Amino acid sequence: MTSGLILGLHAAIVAVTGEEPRVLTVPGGSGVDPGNALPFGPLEPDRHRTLERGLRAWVLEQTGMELPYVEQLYTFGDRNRAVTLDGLARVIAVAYLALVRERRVAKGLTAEWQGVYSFLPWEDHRCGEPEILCRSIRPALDVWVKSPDSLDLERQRRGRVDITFGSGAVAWDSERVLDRYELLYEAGLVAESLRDHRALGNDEPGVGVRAFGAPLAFDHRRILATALGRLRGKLKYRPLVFELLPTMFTLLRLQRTVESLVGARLHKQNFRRLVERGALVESTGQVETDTGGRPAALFRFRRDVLHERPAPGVGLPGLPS
Amino acid sequence: MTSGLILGLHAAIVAVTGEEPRVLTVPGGSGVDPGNALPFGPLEPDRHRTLERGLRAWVLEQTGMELPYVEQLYTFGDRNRAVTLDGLARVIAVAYLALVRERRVAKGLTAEWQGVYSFLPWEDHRCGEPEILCRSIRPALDVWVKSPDSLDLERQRRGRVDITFGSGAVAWDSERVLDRYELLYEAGLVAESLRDHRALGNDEPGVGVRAFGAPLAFDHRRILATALGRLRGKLKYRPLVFELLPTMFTLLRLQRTVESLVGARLHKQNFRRLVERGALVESTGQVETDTGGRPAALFRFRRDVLHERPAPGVGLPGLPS
DNA sequence: AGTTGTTATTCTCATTTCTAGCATAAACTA
DNA sequence: TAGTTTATGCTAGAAATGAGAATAACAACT
Repeated sequence: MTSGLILGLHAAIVAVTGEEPRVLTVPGGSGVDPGNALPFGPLEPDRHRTLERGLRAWVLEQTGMELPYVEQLYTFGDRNRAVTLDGLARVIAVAYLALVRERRVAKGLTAEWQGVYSFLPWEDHRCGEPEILCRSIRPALDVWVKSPDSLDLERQRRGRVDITFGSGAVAWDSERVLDRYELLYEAGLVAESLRDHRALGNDEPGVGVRAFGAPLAFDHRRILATALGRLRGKLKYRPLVFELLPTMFTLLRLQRTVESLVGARLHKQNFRRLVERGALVESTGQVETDTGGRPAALFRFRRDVLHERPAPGVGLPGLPS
Repeated sequence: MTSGLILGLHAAIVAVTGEEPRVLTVPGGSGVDPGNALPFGPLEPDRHRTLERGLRAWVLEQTGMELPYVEQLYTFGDRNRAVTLDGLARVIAVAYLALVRERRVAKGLTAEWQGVYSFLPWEDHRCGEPEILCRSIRPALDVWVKSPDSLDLERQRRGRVDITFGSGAVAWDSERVLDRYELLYEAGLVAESLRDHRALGNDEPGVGVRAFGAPLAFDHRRILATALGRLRGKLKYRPLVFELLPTMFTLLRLQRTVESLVGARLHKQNFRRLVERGALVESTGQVETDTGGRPAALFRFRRDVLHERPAPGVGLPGLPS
């Protein structure tokens, strides 16, 4: 029989409040890894009938949160990534994405909501390209590209940077969240890569190396990046946003929620047309009065669409850069 | 420490020959489960640095096949699905999709190429809705829908059948391969559900129950369904087909290959326009002469596109039903 | 009451991209 | 020359996209 094998269940639980996507974190990984972590726990074969049930059980225990929408993301199993809990056993991580409406965390529990973009600050392009990207990250990547003596490797790296982060010729692709994080990891520009580097007994990296964004324990930031990328992609062809909104909402709020996740502004009129054409929502007679101007009509999600068309979604009209 | 946990690595290796998608199978699962299985083997933590390497190692050993393109599909972990190799340990399955150009299997190895649609015969709609679907499966599903006394449950089942298999109102969605298999499993219309039913010590199901499509060991047919669904979806926005074609091919062959996977016919002129507009291929000066008519021009995949645009793909113009 | 500012909602218009079919030319075989 | 198959052209209509202008409903202030 193969020796120790632990299967960890990890959850990126996402909500949107105040036009800002948030993720639920718990205090660091049992002393080994300080800072924040995503809620997680090992699969207990006797207790958990399915992986998803195991995940729900851990999340409920750690955060008091029930998860209405859960989706499996990816299974990570590299040996050298992620500090193991236990020196001997091999740790496999099954990552999940969960969507909830933000609620206050129950008393006595230490879970906390934090902004997704504090961990991935280069991903928010709602007000144009963020400062940190053009001022710090791009220059740092340029250094990384040029560092080796092999001209071939340099060209290869240049190409990778261009497709993941965009360039004059290539557009920024909002879905490549994981590619970007992996590239930064490889380039030694996130705290986790330094941590893992050290854990493997390698020498210290050169001085002046910068680490962007707040770190997370284990490879939880990789999981968060996977989650955001998947969410951005799926938003376009599945009505997922409504898991994040209250039962009644204005169209502007719907749009702002999508925008916050996609990390880009959208064209208002065209966005509305898409929503209406897809018949995704229906008007409740009510209005929201505290808008400061004309009251906004309140809508609700038409749950029937799930049974009508095969793959309805929101669709993204985009906006000129 | 949690007791026995085994992580199985399973591969759905797909190729297309003669306008027919095929999958590589090996003889049944070590006596427990007769018939065919997908290549698989347990992760050996000491030997395999990553999950994907473990998979490649097992596939190479069992089929002599190197895998140029591999993609993780899903991790299955239900307790009651899939006969365990070992009565005690909990078995988790990580499933992969691999794409190759079909090659003869090396001497001395027992692997074999089999038609994908022999396992999922209801998925091939290239010549209209297949006989087995309208003659046998739909009627059997209608029986399943009506069986219980609860009117509410009946309506619910009707709805599920309609969205997964299509109906007068709802179109057939080629990507819902897994949904369809799962529904058939639940309705007791595939051999595997009877097998698992018995394994759990339940009584025999009623007579006259039919099992559609050839079965596979464990839950390998579920994995195959996941693979086909993912492949059909991804084909539309990523240039995956070229992994299945020789370096030079005619446009018609490209189209036929896509059609065989999607399980539907496509509009020729529009398909070509999409390929050209996407600049996915470039002409080699050469032609294929043995067509029986006018020689067909040979093209090759422009590998540059992977570096140019973020998400190029083939796109499916569709055809009226 | 009238004006100003803010936000919501509806209309309009040109442009581009799909659809789905018809027709025709080109290159070869028998 | 007839038959087969590839390859190209064309087009009318439908649908989707992108961007702008006009209008409606309120709050607050003069």
